[in-house]
Amino acid sequence: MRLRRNTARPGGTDPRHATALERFARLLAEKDLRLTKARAAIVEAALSRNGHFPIDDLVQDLRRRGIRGSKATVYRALPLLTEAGILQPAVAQGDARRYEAAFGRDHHDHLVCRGCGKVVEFEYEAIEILQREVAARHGFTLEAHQHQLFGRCEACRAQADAGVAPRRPLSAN
Amino acid sequence: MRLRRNTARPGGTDPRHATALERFARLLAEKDLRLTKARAAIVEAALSRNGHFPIDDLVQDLRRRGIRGSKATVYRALPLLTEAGILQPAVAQGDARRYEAAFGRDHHDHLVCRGCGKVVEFEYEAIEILQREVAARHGFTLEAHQHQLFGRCEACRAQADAGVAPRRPLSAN
DNA sequence: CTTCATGCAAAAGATTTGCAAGTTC
DNA sequence: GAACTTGCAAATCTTTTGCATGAAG
Repeated sequence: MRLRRNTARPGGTDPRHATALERFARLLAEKDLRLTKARAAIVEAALSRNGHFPIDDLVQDLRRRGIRGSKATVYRALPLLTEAGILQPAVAQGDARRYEAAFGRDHHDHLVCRGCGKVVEFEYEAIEILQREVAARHGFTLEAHQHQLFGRCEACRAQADAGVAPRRPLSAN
Repeated sequence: MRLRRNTARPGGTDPRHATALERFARLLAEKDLRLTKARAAIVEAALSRNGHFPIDDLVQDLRRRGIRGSKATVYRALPLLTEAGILQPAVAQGDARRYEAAFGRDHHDHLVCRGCGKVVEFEYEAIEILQREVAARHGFTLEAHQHQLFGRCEACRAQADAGVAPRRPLSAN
């Protein structure tokens, strides 16, 4: 559980974005697909987001940036971004489909409180190592992972002990 | 990675189901809700399923068992089953919303091949222990978890090395 | 220029909700 | 009996598709 570095910069010149775009371009080339303005803008928007986000947020982002983003285009691009390892599906407790950046960030997984919905991010190198071991044992190369722990935070436990029913059953971020 | 015990029985007398029902009843009581036939049947159906399943499968199951199951009723019950810790949301790579039993089964997590969609279940005690440690460190009591590893299986890697584009990009179970 | 990508709008699915009628406590 | 549930159908939301028009290589 070490601290997370933060290399993000405001503009569109984030080196992380550039690298991701390259990677994306490579995937597209392999598939005889084109790196269009729209697709590049989607990568940009995706990497600029923090944490989990619903698909529609990307559509809104594009609109805001002047690109007449179309829902359909975003939906069509998502599987490509995922395959390129730039995005990764993420869900926390029944919410609608969400994604999160999977590239250029340190890994971070989630600990979700079932009582109040609070989400804590964590990183644990030892777990990452064991994951690689599991993958290797099955002949897999590990590319990504998703790991969520569900439980009760201290506050919600105290509340329960006091005989009070917890508030919002589920509404994780 | 030990073997999974299998205590499931065909009929409706599975002791696991009985315990789950009790737990469910307790939750309902707390909330001044009623344990109706429909809700009990949904618990039963949910626990009888193996692995991940789409919501509609539960609806079909009810129909099959003679209960004139209604989609709406199932949808309305799902958050309750989740809160009771009987079901748990599960998604593998962009598929539609799915659930899986979270009660009375040994933990099992998934290793998914991004090339061909193959899914391998795994269990790794060491990881479970570390998870508990992470939760404890943040003051959480761990109730459940979801852990998925994504990568490439041996076959798909060989295929890629041979310069062939992999088949179905994503369609994990 | 040929092929692939985009937008729009329509289609398909998935989930939620209103309400009269049926159940549970 | 009163309060909570259910089913159905209609309303919403989300995601996918068809197709004519606009870019990319």
